Amino acid sequence: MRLASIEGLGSLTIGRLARELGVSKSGVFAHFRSKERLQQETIEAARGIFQREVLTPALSAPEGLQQVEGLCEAYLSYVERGVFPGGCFFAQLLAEFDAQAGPIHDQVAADQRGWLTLLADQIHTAQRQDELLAQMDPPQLAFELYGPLELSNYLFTLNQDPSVISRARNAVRGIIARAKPPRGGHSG
Amino acid sequence: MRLASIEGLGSLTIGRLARELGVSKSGVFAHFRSKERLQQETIEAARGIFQREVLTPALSAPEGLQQVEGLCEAYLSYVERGVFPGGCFFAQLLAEFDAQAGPIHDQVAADQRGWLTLLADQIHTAQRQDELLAQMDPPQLAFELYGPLELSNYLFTLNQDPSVISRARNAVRGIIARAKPPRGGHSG
DNA sequence: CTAAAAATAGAACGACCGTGCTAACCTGTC
DNA sequence: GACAGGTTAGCACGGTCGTTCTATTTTTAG
Repeated sequence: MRLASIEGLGSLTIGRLARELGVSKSGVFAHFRSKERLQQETIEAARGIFQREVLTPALSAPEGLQQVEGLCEAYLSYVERGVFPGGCFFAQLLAEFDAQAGPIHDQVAADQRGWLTLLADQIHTAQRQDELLAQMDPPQLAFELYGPLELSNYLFTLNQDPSVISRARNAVRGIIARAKPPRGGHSG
Repeated sequence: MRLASIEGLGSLTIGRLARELGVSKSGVFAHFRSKERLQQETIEAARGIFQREVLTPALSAPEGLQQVEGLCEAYLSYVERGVFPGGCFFAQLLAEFDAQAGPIHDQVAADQRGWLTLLADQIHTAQRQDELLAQMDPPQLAFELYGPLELSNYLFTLNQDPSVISRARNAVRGIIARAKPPRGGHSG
């Protein structure tokens, strides 16, 4: 996972992994029986990490607005902490396989749909709970929240500059603030 | 450039290019004299395309707000038209080399800095011309505009779904609208 | 028309790739 | 103590990689 997040899943080869681990190619090969399975199982493992580091913490918050904020903050924290040394594993996968037809492309597409749907669903719930304006379009709002998250992942990985995480937090806060219904006091 | 935008610059090899072109490896090699030069000159060529397709059209607009809008729209149009079949060449480069030290990483970092600086400078100019609120932080605003651009590039390449371009246009429009000073009439 | 230059091809080298064999080991259970 | 299952190693095969050589062809210049 570490290697794939840095150099791409295409660079995760049996020979390369064997060298990295200091074992023979056969030793690695016997565990996965093909390069495709090695890559597939690596994706599976990364999915587990993402679940543990992002989804589970965020989904423990109450549904609605708090979960929307929780998902954004959990993602930013996961990027900031450098859970994968090459940045978000699935952002890497998205950029690597967005234009390459095949099973991995389809999985990436499904993952992205799932992530955006999760955000949109929680936005919809927040609207029903009067935490967000009903006039906002949930998929549009989900897209707008996802933008700074994804961008900060690439830029943070590029420069190790923690200020881009702050910029993303500002952006997310602003988007949510403007989608909130006005509450009694002075407008802002 | 086409091959690199789809499969990554790492997949742009002398042998692969020779096979793709139906010529011998030596034939390709003689033109570039090394794999690194092939990749370097490919980046140079892509820079020319980006200049022609995005920067030049956008920079023909008057400085300030119109150029900010022009840069965003030019980028979205460039993604939408599929100038590179694998999506924006430099977004591909960013994701591929963000975690790999070396000369390409440094060029990518400089390019990103340049792009964000260009946006921030035009935002600053727009502020001086009272087209945008002076209280906004130009680098923060540039980051917020860049988010939907970058995200739409990856998602459009992934799904060929033109609706993500619309979402990005909506996002950009909203960000700019909220950064504008109120003008006489009814607010909205 | 000729001579220099550029482009292309072909073969070879060592390195790495995935994969299939065979053989050794290590760790259990009966 | 034997026997099975899982783990590792070593070797070989055909393929691709970048690169270096040597020809050969095509283009250009004078």
